[in-house]
Amino acid sequence: MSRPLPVLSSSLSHTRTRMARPNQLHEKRSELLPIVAKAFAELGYRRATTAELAERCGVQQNILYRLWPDKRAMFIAALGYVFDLAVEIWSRVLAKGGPGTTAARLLAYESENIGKFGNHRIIFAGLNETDDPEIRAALAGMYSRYHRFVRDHVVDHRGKRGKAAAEEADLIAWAIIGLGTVTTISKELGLQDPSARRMTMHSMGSLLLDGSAGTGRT
Amino acid sequence: MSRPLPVLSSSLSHTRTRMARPNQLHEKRSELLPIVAKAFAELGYRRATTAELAERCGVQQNILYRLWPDKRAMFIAALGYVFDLAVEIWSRVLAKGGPGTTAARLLAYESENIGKFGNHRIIFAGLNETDDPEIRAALAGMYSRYHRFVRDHVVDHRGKRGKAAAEEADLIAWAIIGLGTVTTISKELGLQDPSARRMTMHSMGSLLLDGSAGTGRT
DNA sequence: TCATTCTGTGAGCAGATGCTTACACTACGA
DNA sequence: TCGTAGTGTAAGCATCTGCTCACAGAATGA
Repeated sequence: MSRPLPVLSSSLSHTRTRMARPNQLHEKRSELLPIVAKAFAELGYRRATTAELAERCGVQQNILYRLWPDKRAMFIAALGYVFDLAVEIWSRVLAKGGPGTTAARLLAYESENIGKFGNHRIIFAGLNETDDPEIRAALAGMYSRYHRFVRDHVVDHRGKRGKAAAEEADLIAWAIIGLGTVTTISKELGLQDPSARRMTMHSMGSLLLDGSAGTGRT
Repeated sequence: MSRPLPVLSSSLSHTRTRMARPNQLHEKRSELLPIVAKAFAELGYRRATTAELAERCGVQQNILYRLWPDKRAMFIAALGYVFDLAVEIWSRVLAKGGPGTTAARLLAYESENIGKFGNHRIIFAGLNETDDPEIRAALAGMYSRYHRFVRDHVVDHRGKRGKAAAEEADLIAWAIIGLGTVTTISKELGLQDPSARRMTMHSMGSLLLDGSAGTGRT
């Protein structure tokens, strides 16, 4: 808040009398962000020290502070990156096509691949920093978008219209997110063996999606 | 691991030649543990510094280190305390009796009171320290006990016997834990208004409990 | 009472942490 | 080629962090 984001100098520099070397801050940010995100995911917020982040990026801390005003901004950027990446992956999966609704296919994909990239850990890291209003807001925004994404596929899956159906899809989407969360925790802590985990995700996910009006498969 | 737990000196002291003042470490631990747990819950692992813990307890850091060998042990003790407390509260709720199965009543209670004591945050704190084997193990143990608790009530609720029913209850219990988790997060971040949150917990909880083999109510 | 153990106080220490400054170097537009 | 602005390196700083030490006083059994 105290200093302007470095990226602004890029546009401002066009108004200067004499310019040299158009800055590449944006490119550098894009280059380092995945590394930063991975570090936050692996270490959590506090243990991902600026020294550690810099070392992993192969730069001096200094440089990170030219790309982002402070550590918190690095974390928030990483949070957004992880979400965008997940959406991108899901989009690719859905683009490939296959049997069943998109919701069912996403569920099947997550049953196999949940926690694969380890990026979910950054969310747990965020949940530990909810006292910070900006991190809290970033997290809330991310969850809202995530929920909307899931809900839209639930609506499509169920094929019902109307306000009641929409509200129902809303609840189902939250429950599915919860299912994904607990499955992730289960994997993280080794609480279930992989097949049981897949079974939980698939079986309970199907139950939630198809509801009590479902076909009652075992 | 390097030093013996201070509590041992209590029993050892009986073998000494001359003794004075039987130690009250155990009592002190019991007295301070709730305060320590609250601090961890509010601040997370890293931000709950030993200085902060000591101040909240109204003692010097020194004293905490006589009660537990290190900060990690304080955290693990707090983790156990929070779980025991939750079980105690649930037991009281169930002891009061009421309509429906114990599972349904627990669900109804949690719909209203989830996250009430803020103690769940300590679990998120723990999930950020899963690199530490001891914390990881403590967390896994706690989740296992939690799951067993929920599962037993699910079994009772559904009233089915046999291996297949038991396995089904297993999955349902995990899904319900997930539902509780996401509801907690929702409250933490203000993602839903309270009535929507209650609705999610109750409606999706009922769906999971009664399952697709249920009576097919809407 | 006296010796011994427990309890509390306060200061301190080595290392870590977020962030900054100073400065040399490089690339680019004019 | 010259000057400006972007890029990289190295060191440093105030503060914090987990943990320990030395010591005075209190409580208790003998």
